Amino acid sequence: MALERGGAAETAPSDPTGGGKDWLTPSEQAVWRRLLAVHARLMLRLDEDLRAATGVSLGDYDVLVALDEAPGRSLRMGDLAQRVMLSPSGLTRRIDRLAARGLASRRDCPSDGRGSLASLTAEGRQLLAAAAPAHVRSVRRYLLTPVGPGALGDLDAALGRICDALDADRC
Amino acid sequence: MALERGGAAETAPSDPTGGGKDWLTPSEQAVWRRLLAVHARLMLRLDEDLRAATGVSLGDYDVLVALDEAPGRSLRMGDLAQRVMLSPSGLTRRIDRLAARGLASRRDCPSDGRGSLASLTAEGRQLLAAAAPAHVRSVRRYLLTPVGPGALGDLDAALGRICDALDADRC
DNA sequence: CAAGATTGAACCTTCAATCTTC
DNA sequence: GAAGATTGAAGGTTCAATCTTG
Repeated sequence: MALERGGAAETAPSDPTGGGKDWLTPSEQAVWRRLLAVHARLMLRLDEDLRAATGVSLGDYDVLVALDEAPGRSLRMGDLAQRVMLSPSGLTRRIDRLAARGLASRRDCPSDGRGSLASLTAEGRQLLAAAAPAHVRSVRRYLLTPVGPGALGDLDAALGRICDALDADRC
Repeated sequence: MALERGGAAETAPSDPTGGGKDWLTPSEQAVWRRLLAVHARLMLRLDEDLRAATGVSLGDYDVLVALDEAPGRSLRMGDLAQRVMLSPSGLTRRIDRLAARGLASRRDCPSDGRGSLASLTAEGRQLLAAAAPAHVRSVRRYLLTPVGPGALGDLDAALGRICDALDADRC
């Protein structure tokens, strides 16, 4: 059973529970599953390409980019954790690894003795400069170009509406 | 695309490497980042809802659904691993956990002595029946409805083109 | 010797507890 | 006492090695 009601029509059955329809039509189910599969494959490909070219993962790259864009190429641990969607402890350990490889470093926060600042090292900046062009080409080749210039705006709008739906139910 | 026409050129610089453009326009970058963030939030929400309602994760649920749809509610480990996008060892361990909870079980493959069959138990089927309606409603509420019925076809087509691009470069 | 599945080791992430500073 | 960050313990995933069967 699961996601779909057998062989049936493209119209979902009536709603017994009052909140919304209880089943996905075949085409809805197809899109949903395809979304999961394609997203996974896309991320895997970008990660593989990046690792092969630079030795850093997509997640590491995201951290380096965030630091590079920050004023002074430094960010508070908490802010950086949010930006890269990691837990505080998760970021602590990722910065540990990046620091061990010489790509990032730590400084004490001047304004708040409790805080730490993660910073991008010269070596990290160098890696970013070397890796960015190929990575950007990959994003374009596997996502932006296939979606098409005309549909990018539609995609952005849809993403915005999903965001709103998520926010609406947020307690 | 009506996304933006902002300060820096919306047209990417010329291409020094011959493969494609080297930089993302601001609007391209915005869509790309928003995609990452929205996908993460959507999966997190669906996972949280499912865990709260049933105690199983989205990944566990996916395994149970795959088994439920299979003939005899059973699948070879290798086939199931591919279906749910897990490594062979990853699936072995996930089935271990589901079996420990009584939601899945193992049988020897009748046709090939090397193989194992994972099966859905009656208890697993029961959990699925109880969990599916709410989960389906969540998928509809946070994804299908916000995207909109008219745009679903476009989304599916775009996903198909991304798939093709991924396949094209696959060696 | 190849294929299917499992096991051991390593890695990465999170939660809970802790330590320091405000 | 609360906030920011780190550390210990636990959970889950993958790679490499192993075991069994074709």
